[in-house]
Amino acid sequence: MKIATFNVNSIKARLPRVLEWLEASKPDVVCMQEIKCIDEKFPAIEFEDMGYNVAVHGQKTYNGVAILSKFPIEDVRCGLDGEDWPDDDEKEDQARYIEVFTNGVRIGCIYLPNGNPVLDADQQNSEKYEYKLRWMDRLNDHAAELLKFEEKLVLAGDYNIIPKDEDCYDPAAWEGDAATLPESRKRYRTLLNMGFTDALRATIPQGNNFTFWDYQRGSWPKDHGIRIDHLLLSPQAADHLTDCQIERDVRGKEKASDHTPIWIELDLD
DNA sequence: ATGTCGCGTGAAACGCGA
Repeated sequence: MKIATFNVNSIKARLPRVLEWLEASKPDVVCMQEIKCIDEKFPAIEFEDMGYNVAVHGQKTYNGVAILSKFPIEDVRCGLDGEDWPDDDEKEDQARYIEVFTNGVRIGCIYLPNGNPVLDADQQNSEKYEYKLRWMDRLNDHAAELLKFEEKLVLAGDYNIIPKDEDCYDPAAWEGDAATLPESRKRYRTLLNMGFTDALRATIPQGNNFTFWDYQRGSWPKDHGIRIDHLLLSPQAADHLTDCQIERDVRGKEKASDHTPIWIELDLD
């Protein structure tokens, strides 16, 4: 069972690239982030024509997540417990989490808040950074609850976390970024400490294995990338892990997303 | 280089988010 995650940076702008990638890579399940459209505008028919079932948690302009699966989809869940904006009920909740059960595997699709800029004008932690930390606490609470089921569980997506310095081309360039600060890295490590396996590091223990290259500053031709897209596996899922690959070539296409897909293979036979 | 994308607004160029 091949499970991929891909931050597409607008499914409307990316549809031809995504369809050709699906034809070539043939994942059984896809976790998609930053679809940037409401449910009604998601091109479900194009994916259904390729044999996928579709679950969408969309939002206009920003965010939005979806899961495609060649297998029947059950138990769709949208959003995490807890409030996005505990002090302000005027603000709209952000569509950053969708979860399904498919082919015996529970799969959560994550678009974790970016959190930059970290500081506001008064040099205090910004609302965006505080939101990121709060969202990670809510994710960790949910992950802990899911682990109790002792199922095959995969939490895949754009975590906006660079786990270690070796996961970026130049640690100095990312110092002070919300993806590397101790408070956010600590919350990511909490997931590992509760028993999740980082699939990439389980198969390729060290080295530069980037999944994102900024559109700016010629980051792609210079290979100035970072590793922020992760697949985390429960012990029951990790027992079946046979491979994990980053599809670098997708980033080099015309009209590419700034992220590239990463996938795992689970041997369930 | 504040360097590039994509979105929505509103009908072009700008502000926002990443």
